[in-house]
Amino acid sequence: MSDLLERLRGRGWRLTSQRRVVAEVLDGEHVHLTADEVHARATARLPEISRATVYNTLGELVALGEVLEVATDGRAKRYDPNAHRAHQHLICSGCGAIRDVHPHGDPLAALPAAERFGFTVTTAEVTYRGLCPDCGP
Amino acid sequence: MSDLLERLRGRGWRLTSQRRVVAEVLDGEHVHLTADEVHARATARLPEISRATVYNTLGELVALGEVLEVATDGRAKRYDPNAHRAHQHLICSGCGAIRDVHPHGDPLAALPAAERFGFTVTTAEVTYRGLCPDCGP
DNA sequence: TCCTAACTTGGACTTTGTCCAAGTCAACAC
DNA sequence: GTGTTGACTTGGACAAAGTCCAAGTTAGGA
Repeated sequence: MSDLLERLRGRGWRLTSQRRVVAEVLDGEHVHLTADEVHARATARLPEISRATVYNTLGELVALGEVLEVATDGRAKRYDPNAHRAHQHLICSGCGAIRDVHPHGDPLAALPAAERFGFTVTTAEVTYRGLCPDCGP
Repeated sequence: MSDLLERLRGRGWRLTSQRRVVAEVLDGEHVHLTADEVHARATARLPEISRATVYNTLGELVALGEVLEVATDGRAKRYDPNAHRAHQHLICSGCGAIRDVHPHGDPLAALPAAERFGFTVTTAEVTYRGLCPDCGP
C-alpha cells in the first residue's frame, strides 16, 4: 500500500495530509475497518480530521478500485484494502470477526446462462458464516 | 405462504391482525421488500399499523426461519419470504433489481478445510452483481 | 509568491432501526 | 358470553450510519 499514494497522485489526486492519513490507516492486508474506526485511528494521527473527509476519502478509494466496500450485515460498511487479490469473506456469527478466504474455483462459473436472466454478470461475492474457535461450535 | 399463519399459531404465536397483514404482504415467491416498503403496503390494508410492529414482526419471522434477511448493500435490509428453498441473489448494479438464482453445486464445498481457520462454517451466501437487460451492458 | 480549483470542516439533516412506558386485545378458563 | 391476563401494539424519543452544504483552507501549478 505504500505506493498507493504515488499511484493516486499519478491519477490527479491532490495529496493532502488527511488523505495520506486515511490511506495509512488502511494499510495492511487483513484489515476490515468501519468508517468510524478509520476515523478514530485517523484522529490519533491528525486530531482535526473530520468525519466527512473520512467518508469522502473512503468513497474515492472505493471508486478508484483501491479499496473494497464490504456490507456484511445491516450495520456499518467495512473497508477492505486488499482489493488487488480476489478473495471472499468468512464471518463469525458470534463475535463478528472477519477473515479473508480463498475458495476453490470461480464462483461466477457456477451460475449457468439460464439463471442469468439476460444480466451481464460481472462479480460474485461469497460470504461464509459460522462460529470461530473462540465462539465455540 | 398461506399456511404460514397456521404454522406459526401452532408454535404459540398470537395471531393479531397486524401480524396477519405483514405475512400477507410478504406472500409470494419473488419479493424482496425493505421494512419501509412492507410498512407502506401493510398500511394500505391496516392504516394504523406502526413501524415498530412491522420491525418486530419481521424480526420474529426471521428468527423463526420463515423469512430471510438479505443485506445487499449498506442500505436497508430486504426481507425474502422464499426461505424454504435454497437460493442466491443476482442484483442489478444499475437499478437495484433483485432476482433469486440457483447456481450449480454447493458453494460451501468450495471452501477447503485449510481456509476455514477452525471456524464451524454453516452457510455460504452468494451475491452476483451485474447489469440487467434494461440497464444495458 | 500568488492564484485558484480542489479539498476540508462542522453542523444540520436523512435514513434505518431500536427502545420503552402505556394502552389494547387474543386466547384461554369458566 | 364474560372476565382475566400476559402478550402484543403504539407513538414518540432516541441512536447509529451516512449525506449534504456553505464557508474556510490549501496543494500545486503559473
